[in-house]
Amino acid sequence: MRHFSGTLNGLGWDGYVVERPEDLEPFRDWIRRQAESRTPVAVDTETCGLKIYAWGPGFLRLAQFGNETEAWALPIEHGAVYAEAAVWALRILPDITGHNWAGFDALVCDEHLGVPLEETCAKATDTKILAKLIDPRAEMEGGIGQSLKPLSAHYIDASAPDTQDGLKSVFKDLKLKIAEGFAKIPLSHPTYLEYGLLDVILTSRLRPRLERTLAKLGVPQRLSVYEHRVARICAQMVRAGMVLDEEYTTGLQADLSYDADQFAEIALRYGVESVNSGRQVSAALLDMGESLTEKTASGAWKVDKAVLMAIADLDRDWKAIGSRPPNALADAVLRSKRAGKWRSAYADNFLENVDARGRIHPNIQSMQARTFRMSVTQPAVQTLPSSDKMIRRALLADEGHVMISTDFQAVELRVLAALADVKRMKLAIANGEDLHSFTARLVFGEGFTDKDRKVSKGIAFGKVYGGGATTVARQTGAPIDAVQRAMAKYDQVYPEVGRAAKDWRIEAFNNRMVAVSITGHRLPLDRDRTYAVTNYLVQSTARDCLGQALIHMDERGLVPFLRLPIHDEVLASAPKEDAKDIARAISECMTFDLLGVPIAADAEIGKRSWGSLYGADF
DNA sequence: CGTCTCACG
DNA sequence: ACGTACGTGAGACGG
Repeated sequence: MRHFSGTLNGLGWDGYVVERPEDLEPFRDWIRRQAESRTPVAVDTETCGLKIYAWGPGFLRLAQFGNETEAWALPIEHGAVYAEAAVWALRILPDITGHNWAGFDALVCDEHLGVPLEETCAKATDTKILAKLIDPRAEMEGGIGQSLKPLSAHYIDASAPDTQDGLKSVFKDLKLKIAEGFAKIPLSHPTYLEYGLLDVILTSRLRPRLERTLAKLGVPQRLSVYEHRVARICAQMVRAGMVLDEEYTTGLQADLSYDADQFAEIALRYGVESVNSGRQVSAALLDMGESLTEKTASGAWKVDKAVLMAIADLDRDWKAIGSRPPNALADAVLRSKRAGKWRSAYADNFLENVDARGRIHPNIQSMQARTFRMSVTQPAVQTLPSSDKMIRRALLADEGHVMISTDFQAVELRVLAALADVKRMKLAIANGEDLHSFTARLVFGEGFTDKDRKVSKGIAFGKVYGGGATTVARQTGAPIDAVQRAMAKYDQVYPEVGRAAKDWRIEAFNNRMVAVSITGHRLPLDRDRTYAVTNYLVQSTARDCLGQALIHMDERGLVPFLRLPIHDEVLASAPKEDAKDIARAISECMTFDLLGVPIAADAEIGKRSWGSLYGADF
């Protein structure tokens, strides 16, 4: 047995590292005492990296357990006897604490120790969730973030060591890259062990402090319960993952590489060696006699997709417009960049993350954004191209299943109508009208055109985002004066929107620049962008509609069918013969009342691939 | 490592 | 005083 000790904020701590099977006896005694006194015990795992499913056996290296003053580490890597002890401890402890528990460690223990995440999540308190509820901002955004280090420094001891950074410098000394370090550092390394022990001590001490802060701020306990439940449902979706059509993806990878190379070769004829270099592309275009007009923030010529599409005489569907002779370089750059990006960001990423059973497990962060919207990484399947079915075609429902996609109907607008109590909008929703056509009729009159509807839609989003006429005009392509007139009319027609925005800014100002949503989420505003309050409240409440719907689905036993949350949409995989019933049940779970406004959803049943919902045959 | 670009809602 | 488009993840370039 190895012993470590130290002092934090004047309070000492002791850490013990189990080295031999006989060391497990005092470990078990300690766990038993914690269980009997119902003391919360923090649990943490050290692993070979972040790929819980794609790594394979041997991923879990160390498991740590600790209260505020004493910690224990088990060398899982050194034999089944240690893994068995960890499993026993996870099962017997009545109250555990984890930092990002549902987001990581619960999945690790589920996959690599065989302890179901449902079992541990039911008794876990997640300090990352608590911290997020206090202040959702990242460090970059002026908050303290939700990493253990800054939270420890703020709530426990300003001199608490940065265990993550400390480890990284150890990796550097051992001449290991960061990605390799976690897998290759010897389990006996003193810094590795000390920081592993310290993490559970810090997490243990953090929990009561965060809980006290939440109580002081008046954050409702039910909000924390709700977020822990949403996080667990998301973890279940991560564990399920999705089937990857590996054969198709390998072919796709080759096709996209070929396309990227072919078009890069054309670009090279014009002197562009790297199609991703804006500098080279703009220089070559100017050389050809093209005139560029837009500059980037740093003063370089802007050569983004919109600029190049115009020069290449292409419309949104990549079809020739016929308004000018197409520039062959712009065309080649666009096509090479697109193929290259789709290959690396999507096809490569799919294949890098596939597990032994042919599934990918996109990681869902259930409260990532400062508005608590969810995000998905590895791979970022929330952002797959929707204009072309080829990428989504690679992801499949389970064997014998079909894909079901269920979308909320215009959820952000309905949330705005509900939160701001917009009378005419609420009436239109109740009457089942198309909201953008309804607005177009009010703003432009009975004979409104498709173009008018588009402007109305642009204004609707512009209002929610806090945009002005200039931006709406740019986005919709409508003339600025028409947009200005339409926006003025919009304010007359829906006076409650502007009034609510003003009230919300005042409320936030009186609450130390924090807006509070109806569910109790705290939404800090940036001092120079307080207009964003409308967007924050609407986006956050729409996100809570998704969270509420997921809880309804949990109550009805539908979670095993769920695959992904996509902001206003839920993707599911269901047996072909049950698809209709499950699709109906999911829609019902996404149908409820929000402050007198109906929230509703439409389900679409596809074939086996996700791409089938975008026109693919399979 | 900051900036730019591009994919999504 | 006035007006401000919101939120993400990922890859490439270039200093």
